[in-house]
Amino acid sequence: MRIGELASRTGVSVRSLRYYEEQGLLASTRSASGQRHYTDDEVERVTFIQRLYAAGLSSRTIAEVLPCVDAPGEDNSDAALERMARERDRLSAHIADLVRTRDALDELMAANRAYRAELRASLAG
Amino acid sequence: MRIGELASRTGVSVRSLRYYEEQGLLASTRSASGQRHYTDDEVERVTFIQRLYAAGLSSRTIAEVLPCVDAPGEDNSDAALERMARERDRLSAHIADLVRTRDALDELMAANRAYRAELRASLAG
DNA sequence: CTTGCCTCTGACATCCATGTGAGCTTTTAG
DNA sequence: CTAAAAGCTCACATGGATGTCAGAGGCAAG
Repeated sequence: MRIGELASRTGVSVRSLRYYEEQGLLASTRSASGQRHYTDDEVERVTFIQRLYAAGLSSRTIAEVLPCVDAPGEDNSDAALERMARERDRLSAHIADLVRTRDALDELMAANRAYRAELRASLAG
Repeated sequence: MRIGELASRTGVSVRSLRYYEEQGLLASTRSASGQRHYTDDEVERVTFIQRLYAAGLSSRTIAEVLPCVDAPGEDNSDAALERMARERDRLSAHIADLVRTRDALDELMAANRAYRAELRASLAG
């Protein structure tokens, strides 16, 4: 498929797909006229890349991690696997932090609602 | 306390503290000479602001939400409470997404390790 | 062939929290 | 009193993913 279709299938802009290629995250074969062509597998790859971006990884870090997806168990993915483990832990810590923040928001909202209820009660009483 | 102390207590740069004030997230009283002074409460406030930044809120959004922290139950915090509820849900969805990503990383790492173990076994056998 | 849409490269623009530096004043320590 | 450290304002820089525009070429349908 060409880049436009990959874009619409993944919900990622054409601009971003070219950027991913520039960053070494995504490969494409070129037609004689120079147009990029992709296989169906790239759809999954792009959504995974998006997932990693959403998890706070930078292009550089994603590039370090991806070899371990491409070539599982290869020697040259040793570093990738290690990096992935590190990022996994970072992500886990981040999740824990976000959960604490969500809890704080829940408490704040509960406090507000309680305050309001009390206010209404005192007005009614 | 002055801005430097607030900075070192919260781990937030002096620059950022001034920025927070500019964005209406943080107030300070000024000494005769114009220096900012803060109470101990601001420490907690700043760390909460940082927490919200980490949760992906922008300054503008944080500013919309904070009134509900300052004046619980006031009429003018109606919108703030609603906004907070929306952000809370957004955050919750984001957390769920990150958990899925973490799971994906765990699976990938497990697959890699299995692949390696298999490789070693076949070499040994 | 032509019209319209897609793609190409390259470059500049944007957002936003934060860094950084200049030039000047205030505070604090010796 | 003096020098170092800290504060002030203003303004420009940065990074990183993405938007956008320009100019040119590719390709399918009428």
